Amino acid sequence: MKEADEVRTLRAKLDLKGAHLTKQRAAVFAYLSAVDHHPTAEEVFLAVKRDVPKISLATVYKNLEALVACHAATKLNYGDAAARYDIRTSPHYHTRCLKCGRISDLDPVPENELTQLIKPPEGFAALDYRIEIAGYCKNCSDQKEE
Amino acid sequence: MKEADEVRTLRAKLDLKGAHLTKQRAAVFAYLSAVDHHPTAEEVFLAVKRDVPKISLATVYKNLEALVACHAATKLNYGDAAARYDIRTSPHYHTRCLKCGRISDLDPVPENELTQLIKPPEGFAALDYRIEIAGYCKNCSDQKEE
DNA sequence: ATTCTTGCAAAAGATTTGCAAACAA
DNA sequence: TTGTTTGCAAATCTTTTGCAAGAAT
Repeated sequence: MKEADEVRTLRAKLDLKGAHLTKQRAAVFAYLSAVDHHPTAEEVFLAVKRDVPKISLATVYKNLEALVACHAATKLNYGDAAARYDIRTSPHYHTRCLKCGRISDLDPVPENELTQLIKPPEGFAALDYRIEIAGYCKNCSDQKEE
Repeated sequence: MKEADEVRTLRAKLDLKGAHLTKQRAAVFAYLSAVDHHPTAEEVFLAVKRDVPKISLATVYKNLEALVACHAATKLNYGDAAARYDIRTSPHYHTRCLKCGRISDLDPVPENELTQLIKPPEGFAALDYRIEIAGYCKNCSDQKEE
């Protein structure tokens, strides 16, 4: 999908919630689309500030939540203190490095095999499987702490 | 295992780290053992205060971390803002209710089938699989939000 | 006796909120 | 024009920390 299409899709998703597409919101979305990992709000803030110097951290938070609300992004609360945001909204899973904190994508897992192996108890209405493998990423594997 | 044995086991685990077994620590451990879900530090604090009225929230946090450090409990960061603590230390997985926030245990998943289905990328040193099914628990399924 | 723990208050980090001015539809 | 968003500062929530007094080994 070329960039113009992505923006059109985003605008449509926002429209459904009566939300506007501002310069700040577009910049947050663009950064989330550009990076290959899943940054914290702080990281997004620092990066986006290069394009929109006057943007505030509160605005970044509000925009990240707006993207989540219109299903243009996903919030990842697994793991450490600061939440992370992910531009992908289709089901997929993550690795998390215990040393550097980086969250990356896992190779796809067949949906049906997964739900067959892992079943919720009677009466629990499952909406979302969340899977994370914690460990040491390639870069950190060498210098890992005790 | 009867209660005296549990305390003996706990004491042994603490000893390995040079940690003491105080009245407060025992109460935190006892509460964690007694409940069938996985409470936040705040919940533990409120509950334990009934037995140890002068206990402080900071002490509860310190004790929960001490239990995690000596492998007498596990910390669950999946999901919402406040971490939750789990007396079980062997690998197992959870359900999380999106309405009431309750974290409960999932039926066991065969370890080998799991690692065969879900594999980390080349070079990633996997230490811990974390799996959560988010959805609505039996109690909340009826009155669930839009 | 020595080391660890408690409880308090203050600090820190992440996130949210209230509000008037600015912007998008 | 109307409703949404921005940026700021203050507030909130969870968790951590420093420290003197008290408890466990």
